[in-house]
Amino acid sequence: MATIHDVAKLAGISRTTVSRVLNCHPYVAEEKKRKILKAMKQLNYVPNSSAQRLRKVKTDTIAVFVPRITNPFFSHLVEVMEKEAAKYGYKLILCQTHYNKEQEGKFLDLLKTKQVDGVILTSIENEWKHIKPYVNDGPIVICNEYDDEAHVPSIFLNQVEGGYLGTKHLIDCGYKRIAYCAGSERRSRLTRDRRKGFKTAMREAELAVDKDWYLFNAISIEDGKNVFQRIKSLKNRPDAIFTGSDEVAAGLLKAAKDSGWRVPEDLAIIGFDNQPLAELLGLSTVKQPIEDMARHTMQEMICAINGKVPKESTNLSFQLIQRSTT
Amino acid sequence: MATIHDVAKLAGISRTTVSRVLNCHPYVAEEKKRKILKAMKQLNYVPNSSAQRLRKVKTDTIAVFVPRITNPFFSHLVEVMEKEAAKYGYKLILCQTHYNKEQEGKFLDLLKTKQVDGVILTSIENEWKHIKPYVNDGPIVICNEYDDEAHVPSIFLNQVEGGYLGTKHLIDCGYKRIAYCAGSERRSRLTRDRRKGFKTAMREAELAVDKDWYLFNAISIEDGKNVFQRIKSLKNRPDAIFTGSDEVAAGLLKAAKDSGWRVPEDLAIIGFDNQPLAELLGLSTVKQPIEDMARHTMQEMICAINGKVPKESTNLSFQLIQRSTT
DNA sequence: TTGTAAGCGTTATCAT
DNA sequence: ATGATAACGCTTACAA
Repeated sequence: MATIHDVAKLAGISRTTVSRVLNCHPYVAEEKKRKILKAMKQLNYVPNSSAQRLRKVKTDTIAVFVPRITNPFFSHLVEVMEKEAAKYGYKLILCQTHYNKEQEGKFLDLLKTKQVDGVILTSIENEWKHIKPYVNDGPIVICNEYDDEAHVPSIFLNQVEGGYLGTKHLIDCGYKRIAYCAGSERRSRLTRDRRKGFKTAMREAELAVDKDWYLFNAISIEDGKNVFQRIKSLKNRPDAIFTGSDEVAAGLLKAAKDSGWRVPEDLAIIGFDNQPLAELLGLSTVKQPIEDMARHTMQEMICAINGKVPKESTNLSFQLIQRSTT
Repeated sequence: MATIHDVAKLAGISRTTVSRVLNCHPYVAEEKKRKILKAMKQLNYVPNSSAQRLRKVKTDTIAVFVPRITNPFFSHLVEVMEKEAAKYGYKLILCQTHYNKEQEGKFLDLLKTKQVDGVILTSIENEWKHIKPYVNDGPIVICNEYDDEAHVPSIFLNQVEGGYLGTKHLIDCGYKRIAYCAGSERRSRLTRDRRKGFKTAMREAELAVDKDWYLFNAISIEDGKNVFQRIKSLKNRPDAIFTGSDEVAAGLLKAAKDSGWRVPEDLAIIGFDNQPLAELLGLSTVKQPIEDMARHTMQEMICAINGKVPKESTNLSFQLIQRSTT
């Protein structure tokens, strides 16, 4: 493989000048520039990026953390991020945490070992105090999730509002016995806030919530099916259910129909995200502006890498989409 | 940031020996090793990976090319690949070609500039002669797609068989007027082969195919809806349709139901892949062993990186899954 | 406008 | 078993 040295020799010019051409420095005589470019082509030269990284302390690479890329919400986020990153010459390293603290920790070391210029977190597994030390090694930007203690750029949605919007819709449709279903609340402020929105809407409408109507730890389609079984087994059944994801809503819908229930007559269902399957199934849902979030996030990240002081937080809005399940 | 030099100084031992500890060389006295480890901890030392890359000519990074990560088929593939790669200490760079030759070309340069140890192609946009030169820069492994001219490790399914299996199922169900719907055939041998399987099955059953029943360039849910409109507008309508993806089948199914058609009575539909939405919609489909493909591919790649001579091709099998649309 | 030379942090070679 | 030294390929003061 040809090096900058070979190019310099062939062109009869110093390495320095070759490097200048490579980096588009001013003050290079046109004629020499041409000669160098010619030599490069002739030798099929490409700069060795490992050497550039070492010298420039810059990788042009960003790590994106997601739980699992097969979750459509996250794959959509990543799709847009990668596209946006590529626009600015950045590459993306995909890091799947599988909802696991240790995995997340290992991937964070990419920052310390200078393998990436920055890290984007779309989900957070560890407590912030464990993540905090890494901010000294490079910028961390949070997208989708948020943490009060994390004073880093955060692009997120006000989930209180999202929870309120979905619940209010069910209430406006006339449902009075509304169940609430979400993922884990252990670590995530996101789900806690969404529930806060739910409660606010219910309180405003002076509707009571049976404690059996709170259903947690539901993330997948399969979980949605299980949630239906739990509802079916209740003596005091809800007439509508708010779910934290379209997957869960889809599983719930499938199981309900398989059991001969009519939706929304026997049970109204609202999802969250507005994924393609929501449209296919005619699922009412709360739409999140995924593309905007992804784009904003990547822009903040690139600003941060370039040392510009970014805004600490950006807040986007939801949109309600009614279909046939409410 | 502490360097190997700092560690050596603090421990009162040479850089060489520190490096030996780092790389688990034999012949390091236990006592010195302890001292070094202690110094590392004390300084919070981590090796600079850029320097290691330059010196070792090894990145521990693999690029994976997909058209778009939001396509569930590809995100599933990538999910398993990333997991498998992480097991062996490799990172994945996500490269979305967006079905674009130039994009693919740009990403291939990652190999030439030594940013990755190898490239996995799950779709191929350029002709092989344009890709071939890159094999000198590092291993290329093909997954899912295949190309007769590409003599590199290829992990794929015999799509002739897949096309045959799905079509035969429709025939066995008693359908006689079967349409065929697929993505672009321009560049991809995959879709050409699948159609070959379709034709074989039809010929064996002595069934004729109206030329209006061949529908191409369908990839997305939206495309599936359009395909339905085209079918609806035909005078000579099919009674069943073979589609090249669950997305297309899903769109078709949705549009058909929205138009008041009964499935499978008015039109039988079979998809391809067995994605989660196939189960949700009760879609019959031809299942591809995605996880096996992904795992095999990553293993072949890691072998290739380590200089082991890999098999040229690996061939896996399909499975038919009947649900309620046939 | 150009070139010389030092150095980025690591590891491999060769002595000892 | 350990250490001195020379690379790896590039960029950047500094000097000219």
